[in-house]
Amino acid sequence: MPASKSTRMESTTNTRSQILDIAQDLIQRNGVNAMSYADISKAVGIRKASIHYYFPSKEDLVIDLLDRYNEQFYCLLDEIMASPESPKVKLNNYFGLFEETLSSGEQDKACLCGILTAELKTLSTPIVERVTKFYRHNEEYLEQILQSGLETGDFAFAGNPQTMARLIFSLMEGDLLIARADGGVARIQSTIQQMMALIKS
Amino acid sequence: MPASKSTRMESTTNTRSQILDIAQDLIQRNGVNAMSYADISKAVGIRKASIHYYFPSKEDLVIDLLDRYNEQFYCLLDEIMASPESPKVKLNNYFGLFEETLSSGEQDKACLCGILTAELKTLSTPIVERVTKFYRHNEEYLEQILQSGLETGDFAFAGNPQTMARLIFSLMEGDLLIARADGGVARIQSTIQQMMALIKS
DNA sequence: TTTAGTCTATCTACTAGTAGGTAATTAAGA
DNA sequence: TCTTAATTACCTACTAGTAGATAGACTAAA
Repeated sequence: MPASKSTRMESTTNTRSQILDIAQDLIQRNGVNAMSYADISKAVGIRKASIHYYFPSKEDLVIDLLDRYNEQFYCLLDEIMASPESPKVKLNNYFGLFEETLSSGEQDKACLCGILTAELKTLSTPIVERVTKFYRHNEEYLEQILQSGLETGDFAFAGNPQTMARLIFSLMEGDLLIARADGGVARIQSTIQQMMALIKS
Repeated sequence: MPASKSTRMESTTNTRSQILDIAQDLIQRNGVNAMSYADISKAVGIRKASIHYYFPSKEDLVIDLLDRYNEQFYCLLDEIMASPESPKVKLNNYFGLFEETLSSGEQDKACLCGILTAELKTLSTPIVERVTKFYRHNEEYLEQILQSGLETGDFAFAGNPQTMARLIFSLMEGDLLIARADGGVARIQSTIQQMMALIKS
């Protein structure tokens, strides 16, 4: 691999990430099984065979997409965790990630992993592993926020932070999916507010 | 429609409902877009073209399936509502419907409408209407249970019963989807328990 | 410095298989 | 004999994926 990138390499990177962008958009809207190379081809403006040049199989594409998506999401999570804000604000910022997903674009995008969850039984092991890793990561971070919130007195609730973290994650994934179909951004906002009210001390 | 059913009619009815059974099973496992007439054909043991005799198009099939599913679900909901039990027990029985879905069969089935929610942007208006009707119905019933629970003192929570009903419904749909992939029946059980703890007085 | 070879990114043209759907036909019961 | 329920045989459109060609940029040797 060369030390310095040529202009050629840059255009490659652009096409590659453009394909990933479009694929992610299509999956978040319609699901993996309703997304085809032909769709991507049309949207990117290259021929179908050229997509196979970058991603030999559809599975390769989805794996690379999930790796990119997870990395990006974990970065946002780390930013929230590293901030000097109170647990209450941190949790609100976490909720914001989900609200932003629905607010973006045509307001019809769900969480990438949320959509894949519904189609999980049609997906290969490497993909399933990455989706479940996403759950675990989210739930661990949430648990940390909840734990420190209990300590600072920001939060007060029955049960343990782990179970509560799982509940909150399930809630956000479910509400994002449903709000997209019925209620929109207003619904997810009021759900977030309600959830905060339930655990605030 | 004849008043008395012939043996032929019975076999018709059987095949028809068998097709619906298999289709429902396949959708709850894999989603609509991963379910084909060929799959149903194999499972039922009739030719692909014979399915078109009962359901001219795939859309017809899904519509009829949703009408049957919703009717059945609303019956179960009515049973719960009509029972002389306390609001707390009623809510627990409502939660039981979701737990049973995951517990049944190979423990890999999600809520039919939950799965369709993820694929909603690929579905026609008549189908979308039926799915959103399912949400509304559930949320209305939940709201009633919560309202009467507040009155009896079974429940105590901040916010209004409507927002709480939506939150609980989103939670159950989300948790059913995720538990199927990670945590199984144990996860949904602990989520239910935790939710009960959050609103119990 | 020219030239020959190599690499990248793309194309056209194709494959085998599957999708939903249709037309014509047949077996059997009322 | 009419109706019902099923069949066979087919169609068109689309699926993921492959083969081979090519234009242009890079590289190394004559």
